[in-house]
Amino acid sequence: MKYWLIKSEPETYPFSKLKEENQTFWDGVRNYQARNNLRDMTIGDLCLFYHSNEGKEIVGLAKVVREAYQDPTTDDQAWLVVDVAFEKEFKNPVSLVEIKKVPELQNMVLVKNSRLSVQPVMEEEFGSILRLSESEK
DNA sequence: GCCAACGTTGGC
DNA sequence: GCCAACGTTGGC
Repeated sequence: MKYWLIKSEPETYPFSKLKEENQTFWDGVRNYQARNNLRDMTIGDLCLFYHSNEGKEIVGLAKVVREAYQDPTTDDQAWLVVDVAFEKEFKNPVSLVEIKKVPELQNMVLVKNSRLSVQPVMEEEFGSILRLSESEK
């Protein structure tokens, strides 16, 4: 089982919409590094759902339910999507500001390369984020 | 709204 | 194949 972080601007596709629809295909990735990460996802992998620009916080979890296939929104063979399903909404969203205060999370791709829209997450990092999401502020 | 960081494009 | 110029993303 692998862990990931996927980013979306709330204006484009907020987590609340995933909750409402229960499942969606993750389209719009137009970056090779991000594409490669999509390709490496397997069914059952968990993704931290991050709101960029507005919010700047991890708001919940999504689960990979279909592995990479041709992006239906383009004919360009280069691009892929995966299907993800709503998994869990965090009781307490974990903000970027909080993450930056945690020493063991300084190596997260989110901190190091904030522009990458689909990124791998270490198991320990994933665990730390979950713990933060459960602790009261 | 600004700008740093990163990725892509295209001239040479 | 190098690198300058440009475009985009996203934190601040």
